[in-house]
Amino acid sequence: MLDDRKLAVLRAIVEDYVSTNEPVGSKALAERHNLKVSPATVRNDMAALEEEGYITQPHTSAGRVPTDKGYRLFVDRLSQVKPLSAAERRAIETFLAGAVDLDDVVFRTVRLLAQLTRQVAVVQYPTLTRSTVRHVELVPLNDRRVMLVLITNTGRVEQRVVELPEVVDETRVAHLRAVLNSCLDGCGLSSVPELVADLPERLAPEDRPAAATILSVLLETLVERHDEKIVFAGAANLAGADFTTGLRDVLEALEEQVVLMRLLGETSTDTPSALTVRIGSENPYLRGTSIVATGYGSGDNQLARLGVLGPTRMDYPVTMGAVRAVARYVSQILAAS
Amino acid sequence: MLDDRKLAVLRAIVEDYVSTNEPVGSKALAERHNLKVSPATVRNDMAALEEEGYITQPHTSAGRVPTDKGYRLFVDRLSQVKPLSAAERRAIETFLAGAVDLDDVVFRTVRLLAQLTRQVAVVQYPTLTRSTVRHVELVPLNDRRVMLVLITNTGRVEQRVVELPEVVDETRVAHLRAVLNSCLDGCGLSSVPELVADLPERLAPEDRPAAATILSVLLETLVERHDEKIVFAGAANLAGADFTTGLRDVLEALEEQVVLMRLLGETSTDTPSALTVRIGSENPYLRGTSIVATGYGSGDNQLARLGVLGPTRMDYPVTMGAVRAVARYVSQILAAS
DNA sequence: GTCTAGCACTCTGTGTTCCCGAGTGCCAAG
DNA sequence: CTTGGCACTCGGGAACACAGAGTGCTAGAC
Repeated sequence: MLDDRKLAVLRAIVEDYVSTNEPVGSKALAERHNLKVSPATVRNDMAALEEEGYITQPHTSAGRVPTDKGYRLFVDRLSQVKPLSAAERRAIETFLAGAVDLDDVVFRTVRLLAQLTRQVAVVQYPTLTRSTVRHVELVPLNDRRVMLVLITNTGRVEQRVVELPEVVDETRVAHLRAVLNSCLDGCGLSSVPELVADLPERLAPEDRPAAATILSVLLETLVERHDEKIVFAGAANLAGADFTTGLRDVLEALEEQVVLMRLLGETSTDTPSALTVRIGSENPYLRGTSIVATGYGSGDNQLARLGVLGPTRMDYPVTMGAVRAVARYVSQILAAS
Repeated sequence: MLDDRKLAVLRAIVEDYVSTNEPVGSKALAERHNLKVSPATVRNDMAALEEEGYITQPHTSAGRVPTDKGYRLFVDRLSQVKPLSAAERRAIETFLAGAVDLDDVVFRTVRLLAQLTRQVAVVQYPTLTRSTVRHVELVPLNDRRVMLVLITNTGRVEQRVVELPEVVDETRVAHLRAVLNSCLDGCGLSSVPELVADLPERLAPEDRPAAATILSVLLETLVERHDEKIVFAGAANLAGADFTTGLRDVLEALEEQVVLMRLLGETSTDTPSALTVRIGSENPYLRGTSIVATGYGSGDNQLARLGVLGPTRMDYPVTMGAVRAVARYVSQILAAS
């Protein structure tokens, strides 16, 4: 049904429409891409493509525009990811290498991705549940309060103030710290709950009330942060683009952690390191937008996801190239630290 | 030159224009606000106000619109801050009280302020330089690396990985930690640099190389973070409003920490707890916007600033009320923790 | 059978004109 | 000083025409 020339026509339509933002007609197509056929032939092919639902015309006497289905075919079969230039790769490397801590890595990554793609970039913080405990620290604040600081192997730090049920002195705190660390050090965070359950038995009776309080806070921290933090950048890039769904909705979704989470999460597949693309209506929440995302993290240890969000009419090959490259570099940086 | 009635006319123009977003004419004015004079009289007053530069007309045959100077007079002399309703105050209180740590306080505050004012809210993180060291923690990562964690009395945590010039064992680290803490505990962060300068003398010679590295990182952390982090929320509220300067510029400024910093910082006066308002062109960076800001923090210990940014045409009394109230509550919360 | 050229048709977007109405400034009278 | 009256201005919307791009269809060429 769709011979090679028809596919070439579809590809040409997508490319032209992406670059000009105007419905593309048969004449311009036949000229600009050397298809070696006349506009009339192109028109016949276009009619066929429209019949199949790959393109559509906004008005009777206008050119054609790709549909979501058309973009899908383009992404799947007609395009290949465009690698970044050497200069761009070097810029990424040096920019990310300058990061001083995890927050900074995430911040730089999201800014970088936004600038590179000229879209809105979204980065999820590395998942706690897949990381392991590197250290638990208890800092006495006064005689009934300690600050609990949890440090993970990804360099992440979580902190909570814990109100103790009884007065504890410095030595008791030091003792608790030692016990906690010996039990938890190196554990995956997901296995902490079980450990916590039988931890009290190993403690001296007088330690138990304080320990129980601390452990419950620790658990709470883990559970609560399970739905991970997510950041975005590049909202200014939305200013030019026009969304069918309205700019306001997009901005609202960006600030709503939960929605953003879903948008990024839904793209997750069984091979998390693969690039996933959701186009327009394929997207459950924000219909008018497309999302290009991928997991990051070294090898089999996938930490979280990152990607960009933009109008359906975006340059997929370039965007995919940038997302993939940034994911690789940030994985590398995180593995090294 | 400006008698009471002219001021009343100006106030009426501002109020009407803010609520309708349309140039307001003499007839409508005379009717809606019971000025007890005829439209013709109002016209004379308007002519005088325009002569003085308080109002202007977009086109020859249109109504009047306040100028920046007009808004300024309105804010300074014609309006009074509108307090929040009891329900709103309760909502603020319960929402902020639920925060679990400093990040959460800031995050909730900025979201709250955005929702309350239907503008873009901006909150600066509490300033490090005004807080004091509560604890310095060194966590061994491997034999040449430690994580430096700095905890302040405001509950803020800063972290850095430090690469040491030599191999250090656990006991050495513990020793360094003890020394650092005894020196720095309770110090204002601004006085740290001097302390750091003569600290090496108090150390055993074998500690000096490692200590020097750690201290330099500590200093770096303080200096670098001196220009503070700043967050915003409510960008979706910009979608409706129209800015003379273009939506894109505003979004860009919001993501540019430095610019945002300046915008908020420039509003700072000798009495930081006072509400400051910068209207349109008074604002050095983003001309088309107004900023309502205030300091927060308990009493004389001002921690940082927060505020909202919106179109010049905003409801100043309501916005000012919201900013003031939120600043008070967040100060309260921070003082308690 | 597939491609091409020609032709009539259908739109949208743009430029023009026209007119209404809101709003103003000014003047003379109360 | 205030007010009613009046002529004037100008923006914005409606009606209209028109050019141009693009299409679908059909008949002929390879």
